[in-house]
Amino acid sequence: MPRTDYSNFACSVARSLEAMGQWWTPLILRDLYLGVDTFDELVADLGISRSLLTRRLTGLVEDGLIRRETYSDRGDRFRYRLEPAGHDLIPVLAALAAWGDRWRTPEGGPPLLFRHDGHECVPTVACSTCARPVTAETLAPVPGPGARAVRGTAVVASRPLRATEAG
Amino acid sequence: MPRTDYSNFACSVARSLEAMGQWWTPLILRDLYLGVDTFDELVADLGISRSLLTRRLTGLVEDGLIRRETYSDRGDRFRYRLEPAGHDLIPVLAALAAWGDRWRTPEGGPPLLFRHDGHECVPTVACSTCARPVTAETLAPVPGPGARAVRGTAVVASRPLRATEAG
DNA sequence: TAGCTGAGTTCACGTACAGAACCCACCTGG
DNA sequence: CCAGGTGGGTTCTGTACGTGAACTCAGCTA
Repeated sequence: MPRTDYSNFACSVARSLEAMGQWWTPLILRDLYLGVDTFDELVADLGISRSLLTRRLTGLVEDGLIRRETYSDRGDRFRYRLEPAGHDLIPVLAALAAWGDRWRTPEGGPPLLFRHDGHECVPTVACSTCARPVTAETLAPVPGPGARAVRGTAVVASRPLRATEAG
Repeated sequence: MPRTDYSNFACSVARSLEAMGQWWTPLILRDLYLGVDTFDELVADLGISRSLLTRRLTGLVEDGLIRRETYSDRGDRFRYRLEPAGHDLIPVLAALAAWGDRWRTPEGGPPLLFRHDGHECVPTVACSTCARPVTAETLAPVPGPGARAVRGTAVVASRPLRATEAG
């Protein structure tokens, strides 16, 4: 019995996790973003086992998050680069890192900081319309057009959501 | 050889994943946020095995992301509620869901939408200083005070980051 | 020609996950 | 008072997944 496949869940969190929710995958994407992009560099930086790294990289390529690129005309040397879908995941990982900095603060402070257009930047989740930060309290989930009574949104489709109350 | 423990990585993504990166955990937090908060409701909505749900819930309680609360004065009936750290993770999961809506659009459209202060809202990662959305290109990673030459930031501590270049 | 580097593959071992069955306390109906 | 239902688990049994070490192989390099 393999790990439950999320791809038929009517839940966009689940569908995202199907692409990047396995152990190591977010760290691999982070490293590619930072420029650690060859096989042996990834093994050295992460300490991931070589066999598992192979599986993760081929999976990410199949899923369209990254591509494998040949460098060094005269040999079979490869580097892995982010495709647009993988690129678009980086801000989410940055927001996740910010959560880690707040709630799991490492000794000595954050290992990595961000700048944006010349100023300091804490990646924060905000509203696309009014640009103000959103929190669990100010966000109100409502059923969307794809809500169905299957795993993942059974409850969304069938009963009033509780999250709009106090919390 | 258990799954590699991320908690000593000098990487805030890794430290976050140590708390919520296991299979099912983000979906459990999502469901608690939506009000699916008792053991049997979680089993019914997610289709997770009961034994694994037990482990996940006790792990989340130990990690301080949720708490177990008794309801119904006259019996051992429990519901699980988000603690502040878990609460603070919801916007990140919402941003992840928005990624899924963009790149893994389910049939029929998004199963869940968000409203914020009366208007439609796509949870977007933005800069805490200037409030503009950030992308992988506009975000520049720089070593922070906690950067060390261990798993996770070896490269950050020891060589120039590539991500500030073209991308 | 021996060694190094990059990029994997193979293998043995142990853990984690899935699914089903089982357990137990409390309540409810007859 | 006993059967059945509900909530909240635990136990059990396979299988898949992750780890780490050893091995392969091609193309340099000294």
